[in-house]
Amino acid sequence: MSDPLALLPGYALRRASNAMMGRLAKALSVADLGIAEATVLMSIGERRDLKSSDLGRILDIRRANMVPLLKRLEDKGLIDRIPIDGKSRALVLTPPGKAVLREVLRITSQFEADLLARIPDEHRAHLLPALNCLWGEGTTE
Amino acid sequence: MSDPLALLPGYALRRASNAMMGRLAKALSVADLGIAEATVLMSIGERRDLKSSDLGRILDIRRANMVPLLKRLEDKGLIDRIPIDGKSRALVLTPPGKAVLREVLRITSQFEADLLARIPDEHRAHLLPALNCLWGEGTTE
DNA sequence: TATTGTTATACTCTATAACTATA
DNA sequence: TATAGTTATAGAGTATAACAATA
Repeated sequence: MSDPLALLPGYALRRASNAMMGRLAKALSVADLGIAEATVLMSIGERRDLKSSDLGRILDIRRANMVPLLKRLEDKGLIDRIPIDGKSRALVLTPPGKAVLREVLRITSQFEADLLARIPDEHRAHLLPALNCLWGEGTTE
Repeated sequence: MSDPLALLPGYALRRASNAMMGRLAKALSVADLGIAEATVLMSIGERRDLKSSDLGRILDIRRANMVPLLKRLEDKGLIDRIPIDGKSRALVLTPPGKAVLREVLRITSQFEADLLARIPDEHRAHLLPALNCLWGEGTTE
């Protein structure tokens, strides 16, 4: 009942991501937030110049899929939209949104610490640079 | 338009997995297979003793979610089910299923090579052991 | 013309609850 | 009682196509 696919880095990447994101989702559920929602709050932060389309490019989420994601956050009263011009609006955090962001930052820093603690010393420093070679320019293409 | 979240290993893990799985999905689409479907074919391989519930445990897929997944493979004529007892059936590859598996193995080995090639020499050997610390026992919990 | 934002739609993956039948 | 398999259902995430309005 073992798993021979564990020798494949791509398979291990998928399993590791699924397992850790499951844990993160559980941790964020106490704030009634999904992972994508929390990521949006963290990306907006103190900024007051971020458009939906900008954020989609940063997070690699398509325009059409930003709509229900931002709508959920707006319905919860966590974000607001400030007109920039007739076509675009800047995403900003509301006061409740900033309070929730502080909780999100607390949860995620705990989560990141737990993640790193699972990795033996000799491998730990290599993980982030290795992972960051797998996305960025040209990987989505 | 940069992404400060890239300093978080958890975020990088999710982005790396999404990016690479997007590439793998695209590569597998020429065989008209999803990633989960391909993983099932690879897991069955030459075995003739694997039950749906066993496979679900290995791949961390719930019983209920195995049903449509296996049904798609069965509808495509790639897997068959051999009664073990009145309650269980063994999953086996059909001859067409074995042919598709060979194509899957070709695609995935190319994919794994591409993945590793993206990582600088000094980090490469650390990736698999680090990732394998993040799933296994207790991570799903 | 290109970009922004939106609607509609569909597929995959995931999760839970409840049911049947067999070990 | 526990396990195997199924059905139904719901929520996310992701993908495409098409449209209106603005830069």
